[in-house]
Amino acid sequence: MEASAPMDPLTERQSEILRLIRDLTEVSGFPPTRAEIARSMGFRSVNAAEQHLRALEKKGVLEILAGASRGLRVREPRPAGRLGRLMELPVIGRVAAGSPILAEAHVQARYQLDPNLFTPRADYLLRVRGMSMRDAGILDGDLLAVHRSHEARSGQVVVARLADEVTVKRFRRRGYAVQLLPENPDFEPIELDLRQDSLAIEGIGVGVIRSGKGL
Amino acid sequence: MEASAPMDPLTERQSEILRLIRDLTEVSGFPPTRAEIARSMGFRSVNAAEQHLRALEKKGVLEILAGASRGLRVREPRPAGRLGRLMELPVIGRVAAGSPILAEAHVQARYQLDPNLFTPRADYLLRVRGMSMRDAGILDGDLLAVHRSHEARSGQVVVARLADEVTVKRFRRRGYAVQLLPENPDFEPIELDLRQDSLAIEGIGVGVIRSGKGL
DNA sequence: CCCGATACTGGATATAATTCCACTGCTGAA
DNA sequence: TTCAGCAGTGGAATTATATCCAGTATCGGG
Repeated sequence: MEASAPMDPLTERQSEILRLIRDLTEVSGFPPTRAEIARSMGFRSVNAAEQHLRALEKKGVLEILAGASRGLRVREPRPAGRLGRLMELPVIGRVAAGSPILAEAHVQARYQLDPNLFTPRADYLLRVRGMSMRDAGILDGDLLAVHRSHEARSGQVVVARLADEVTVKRFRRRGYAVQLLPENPDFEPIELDLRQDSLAIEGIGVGVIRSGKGL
Repeated sequence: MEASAPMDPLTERQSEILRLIRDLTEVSGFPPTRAEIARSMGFRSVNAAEQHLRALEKKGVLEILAGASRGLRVREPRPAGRLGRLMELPVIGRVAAGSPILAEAHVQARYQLDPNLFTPRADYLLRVRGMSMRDAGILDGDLLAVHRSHEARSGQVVVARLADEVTVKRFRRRGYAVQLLPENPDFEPIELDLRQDSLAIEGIGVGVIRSGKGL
């Protein structure tokens, strides 16, 4: 059995609720709370709203984010747009220790970019923290366009994970000896021996985007 | 003094926050909480976010609905016309003496970019030549996203035209005295007196894109 | 020198909001 | 008849969130 799309029919009341959510979101800029839904619909119990939301979620037309206030998202059948060739890249912010880089929780935004802009193809944008790559023209707050890859060649800028920390450095390797080099004399190179240290390459840098007034 | 509309300039941090609110709203479907803003920005105190929100409200670019969770509304200046989907930006290469920057002959390529990427809106991409802005993280071959404007404020990176030459420098002005400052000690500042020297501002830098190779 | 603006940390508190539980009543299908 | 889905009431526990208060530090102007 599949839980999914083909749109079980909504009851009269349910589509009324769905429409209400859309309308309230439109006018206020954010989705309503259960209490607000109940008030608008004339319910005397917030739980009436809650039950409707559950039903809408089960029918796949609504997303409920557990624990988040106003955590409702109406599943739109894709709002037109969607010009064919563009890629939509997630912007990854602070990466929590131990969690995969591309976890939804790290996504700060999504930008559409022209695929021809970077080669090889960029898979995501990582917001760089700190000045350790300053002399490579990668500054604090910049977005590093990253191509996912578990291998790197000497001289490439890599996104590496060391003991649960994600870092951007220039990669250099000779046999088992790996160096992760900052491009800023104020920082120390990281020296690793692959026979004893664990190193995971998450991707290689293929571009930089700096937006805004940091300029 | 009145607090009102005409848009006091936002500080760098403030516009960063504003952009974050816009982006997170776009991604999740509802505005962030103070705690979420703090987390994304790296604050350890939710109050840091709160203070920024107050500042943004006072400057008239944000609405805060008291008591409502996620009660944030970014006041869109509704960019005349439609900020609709993608923009296609021309990449401008070497600019021939005496001809307008946007002349067709200078266009090397066109890239589609997400309008949300830069604020204010980028009008074209200029390929930077030379290392005179190295310490600002703008390297030879980088694309500078430029917002067309004939005025600039001190501290901004500008595209200026001096005696038929187009150059990228940091702008500083005190009365009639204008300095065009390189960000590289190997280059000399350019000092101008507006009473005798001609200076045309072609635009202000709002972003940088570096693709591939140098990395 | 003190002041206001900016940019934060850290802690406390009241309230906004989610979420669970126990019930009532209806309807249509097995 | 019994059961599942639908549509609600009412109350309460627990988080999530907004919001206040008291600090620290830096910066530029009067």
